[in-house]
Amino acid sequence: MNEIIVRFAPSPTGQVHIGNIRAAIFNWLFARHNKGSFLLRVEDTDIERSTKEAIDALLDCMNWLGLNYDGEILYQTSRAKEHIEAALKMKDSGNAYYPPAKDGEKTPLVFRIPWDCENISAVRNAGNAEIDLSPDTPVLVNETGITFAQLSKKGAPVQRSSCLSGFREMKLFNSSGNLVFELEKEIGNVLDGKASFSFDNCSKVQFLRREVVFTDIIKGELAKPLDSMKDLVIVRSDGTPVFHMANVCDDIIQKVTHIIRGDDHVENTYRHIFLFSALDYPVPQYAHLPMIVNASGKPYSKRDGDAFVGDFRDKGYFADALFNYLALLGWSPGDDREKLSKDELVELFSLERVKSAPAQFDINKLFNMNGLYLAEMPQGTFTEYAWDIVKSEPWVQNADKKFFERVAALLQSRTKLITQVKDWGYFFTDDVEYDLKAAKKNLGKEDVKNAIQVLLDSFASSTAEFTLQFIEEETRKAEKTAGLAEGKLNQPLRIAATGCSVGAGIYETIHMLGKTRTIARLKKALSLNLSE
RNA sequence: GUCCCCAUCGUCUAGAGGCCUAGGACAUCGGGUUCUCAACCCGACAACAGGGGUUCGAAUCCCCUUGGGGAUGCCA
Repeated sequence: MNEIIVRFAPSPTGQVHIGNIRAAIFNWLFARHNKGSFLLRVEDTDIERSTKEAIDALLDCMNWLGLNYDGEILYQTSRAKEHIEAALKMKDSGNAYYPPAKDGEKTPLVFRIPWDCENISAVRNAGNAEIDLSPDTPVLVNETGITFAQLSKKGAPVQRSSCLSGFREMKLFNSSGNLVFELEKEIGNVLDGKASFSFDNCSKVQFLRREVVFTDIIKGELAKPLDSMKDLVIVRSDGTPVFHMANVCDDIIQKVTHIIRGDDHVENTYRHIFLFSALDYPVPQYAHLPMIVNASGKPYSKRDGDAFVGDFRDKGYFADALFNYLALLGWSPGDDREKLSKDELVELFSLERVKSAPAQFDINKLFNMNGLYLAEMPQGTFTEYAWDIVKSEPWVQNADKKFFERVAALLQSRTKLITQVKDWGYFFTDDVEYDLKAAKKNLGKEDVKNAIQVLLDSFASSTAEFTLQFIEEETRKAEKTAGLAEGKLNQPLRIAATGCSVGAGIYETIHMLGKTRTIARLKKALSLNLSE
C-alpha cells in the first residue's frame, strides 16, 4: 500500500480562521490515523496580500494546536518558475492556447478543457442534450469556446459561454428548424484558431453531453456537465501563474494522494482533474469538508472578528479543547463520546464519517468543553497555566508561589476559562475593588454591620487558632448576637472580605486570607460609603 | 439566471428500510445538594423542512417543492 500524503495549503493573507484550521486538523488527523505524511504548503502567490506576519501567525497557531507537519514547508512562490514551465509545456502539447489579442493587449495563457477526453477516465457520456436558444443573440463559435444566449424556463435570454468540448456532436438549428452548423466538421480549424463562426437567428442546439465525475470520500459521486464549464486561465497576462496551476503542480511535486479541503473548492476540482490529467499525473482522492458557519448560520466573513484561532487563545481557551471541539464539527466517532484526546481522535478518525452538511459554530459548547478540560487537569498543570496567565498582573509581582498554588487548588473547579484567573487578585492585594452593587445590597443593613463588627472583634480578641472550624463558629455566634438568621452573614462576609459576590467557600476564603488581613478587610468594608 | 451541493431538537450530532414511542451532548427551564458561584445528582422542554411516490414497513431509497450554501475571476 502506498503511503498516504496530505497537505494543508493556506494562503497567508491574514489571521488564521477556524475554518482553515479545521481543514488543517482534519488533514492532520487523517494523516496521523493512516501513518501518512502531513505536509505544509504556504500558497503565497498573492504577493499583494501575503505577509510575513500572517505566516508567523499561521505557524504559531499550528504549533499551539499541536499540528506538527512533516518535512519542510513548501513556499509556493519558490516554485513559480516550474509552474510557468509546466504551463508552457501545456501550450506546446496543445492543451493550452493564447486567445486572440484585443487592441494589442497581452493575453493570458488559457487551458483548454480537452476536446478529446474519451481517454480520461473521469469523463463520461451523459446522453443527448438540447438547449433552447434566444434567436436575438448570435451564436459565436471560436477557439475560446461557444457563446450563446440560453432561453430560461420563463423565456428570458441568459448569456452563457462554454468550452468547446462540452458540445460534442453539436448541431445548431435556426428558427425555421434547419440545421445550420455542425461543429465536428470544422473542429480542426476551430481548435487551431483558423476558423471562427457567428450565426444569427438560432433557436436550438443539440449535442452529446459529457460530464466530469469524481467520487468524493465525503460527498460521494459528484459530476458536472462539460457544457457548463469554461476554459481557464493558467498564466496571467503579466506572466504569473494562477492558483489552479500552482496548486496542481505542487500537489504533483509533493505527491499528494488525498486532497482534503473546504467545500468551496468542489467546483475547482472539476477543473483540476483536467489539469492533473494534462500533466499526466493520476488524479488524487478528494474529500470536501462542509463549511463552518457563524451563530446566524451564515458563512464566516471578515466581519466575524471572533473567528480567529489566536483570539480563542487570548480569551482563555485551551488548544486541546478547541482542537477537540473543532474535530467534532462535521465529524463524530459514531457513538456518544465527545471529550476525546488527540490520541483518541487520531485512532477514531475517518473521512467516511465526516458529514456533508455545514456545521454551525457554538461558542457555548466550546466554553463547556474548555471547562471540562480545566476540571480534569492535574492540579500542578492547572497551577502552571494559571500562573503563566497572571504573571504580568501587578498583584502577582510579590505573590508567593506556594500561596498561589493553594488558591489555585481552591478555585480550579470554578474556572471555565484560564483567563478568569485574572480575577483572583483579592487574594494577593489588599487593595480590594468592591462590587458596589453587591456591597450595597449586602452590607447596607445595620444588623449586618453589627454582626460584622462583632465577628471582627472576636477575631481580634481571640487567641485561638484561626481554623476553618473557628471561623465558622465565630460567624454563627456573630449572627446570633446581631439577631441574624443562621447563614445570613455568609454572603455579606464574602463581599466584605473579597469585594465580590462569587468565589470559593467563604470559610475557606477567609482562612486562606488569614486573620490579620481578614480583620483589616472587614474594617475597611465597614467604613465604605454606600450612600447613593 | 445557470451549474453544483446541502437539509434530524435552538446548536453539535447518533441513525446505512423494521432495533425509533428518534438516542446523546451543549444551551434553556424546573428540582435536589448548598454560605455565593461552580461542580454534582434528578427531571422537563425540544427535531426527521413540505408534498408525492417505492415498500408489508421510510428519518433512512426515488421525484418534486421550499429553504440555505457554493461556483460562475487574469482571488486563493
